[in-house]
Amino acid sequence: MIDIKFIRSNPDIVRKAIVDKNEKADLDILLAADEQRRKLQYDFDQLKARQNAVSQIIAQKKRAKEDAGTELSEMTMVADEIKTIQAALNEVSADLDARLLTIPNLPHASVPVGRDEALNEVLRHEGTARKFDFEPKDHLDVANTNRMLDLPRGAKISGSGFPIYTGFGAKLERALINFMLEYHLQKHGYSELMVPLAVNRKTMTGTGQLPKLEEDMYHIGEDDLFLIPTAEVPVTNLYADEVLSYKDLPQKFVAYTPCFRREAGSYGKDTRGLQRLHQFNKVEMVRFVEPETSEAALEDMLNDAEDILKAFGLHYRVVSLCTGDLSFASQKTYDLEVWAAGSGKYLEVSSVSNFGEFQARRANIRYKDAEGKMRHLHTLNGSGLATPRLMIAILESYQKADGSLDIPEVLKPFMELKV
RNA sequence: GGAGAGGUGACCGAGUUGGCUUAAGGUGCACGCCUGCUAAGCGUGUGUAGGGGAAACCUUACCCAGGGUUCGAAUCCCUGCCUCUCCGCCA
Repeated sequence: MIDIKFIRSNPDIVRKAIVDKNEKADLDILLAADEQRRKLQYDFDQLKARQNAVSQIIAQKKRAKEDAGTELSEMTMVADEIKTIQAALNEVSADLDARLLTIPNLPHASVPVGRDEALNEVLRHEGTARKFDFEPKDHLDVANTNRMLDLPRGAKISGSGFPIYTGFGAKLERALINFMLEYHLQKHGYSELMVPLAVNRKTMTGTGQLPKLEEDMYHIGEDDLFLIPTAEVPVTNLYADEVLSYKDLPQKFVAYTPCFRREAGSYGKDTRGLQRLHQFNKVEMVRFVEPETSEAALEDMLNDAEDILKAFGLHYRVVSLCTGDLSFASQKTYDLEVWAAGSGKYLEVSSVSNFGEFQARRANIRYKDAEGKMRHLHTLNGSGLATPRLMIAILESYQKADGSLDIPEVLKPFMELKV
């Protein structure tokens, strides 16, 4: 969340951010609540101070076996007043806190201002697109020819959007995950985590999914748990309510998890094959860094994600999201879009974001800097990568004229593990 | 799921007949002094968050969390969460 003190002294900057990000939040009501909270807090403090002082006197008199009737009757009234003010204070504070959670992060100055994805900025293209001397099929045809997917039975068991990978397909999916994990571990210096796939409300609020995106998540009502939409959630919350030392930073984690998304409101859009799913696999990178280094860390993590696409020899482009396409919690985001050679379009396979101190404030993750000062650290995360669209790009780019499939060289060792 | 025990400051650990504790004592840490030697001793300081103040500083809250009783709660009551032990069930 944004520091209330910052909002108080820079309301116009925050207002602009809300508009640029297409969010809705009434800053005037929030500021009024803040004003009221401080006033009530002041009154409360005064009365409490009085109560504490007189309580000392009462205690002394009681010990000396003196009469404290005057003090007691005064305190009865003060206690009453305190109770009333405290109730009001609690209410205003709760309202203020709830409102603060609806204020989006401020976009970084380098982020292009724009209403929607049409105004995203394509920064560069990398690699070369596969050229065919035959009519290429799209990924679903390639998958079916090679018996790699069974989407109808996935739909029977769970519903559409819950894929079944079969035989060679399952093995290829597993190889992708393993390759990416090992790559980040061995070449990029990340540490691996395996984390819970169902998390509580507080955790979901910490990274910013709640309260805004409750409708987009699978909820287990019995236990009030949510299935994670990304490993970002459990991994970033690893240090919630903790204080680290500057000596502990930076920290880099990588985690593979399935991801669950209800995709409410996007039915009928890009539904063929693996394009949009309710359950998919992803290898996620998360970093905890000192504030001064987060901008460089974002570029570095972008490279980490790109290295995977390069290792697979795939063509892709790098996009800087405009304010309107930026997520609620993000300060700056790069998307990597891989070229789907068969269907002829770019598909998002990675989103690499710097959240600044936004998530650290929500999740209460702090550190002591070299001067011993308590500060919020910065968090970043990036997909490295999500598998479904990566699989699409590989199937379409590596298909052969006879309908069979080749695969990237780097994956072959992972397909040939011996027991 | 059943029974019991417990959750105190960076750490250990007192405090549970409610009020000279708005948390003793110790360890650690920081600074200073002394001692001339990988040590010991002495002194001072040592949390987070909010409010006020130019500052020194003052003040409020926080003893797992949230309610309640009371003039007053770390201490009493209720609910929840977590940890440990035993039993049951189970991959």
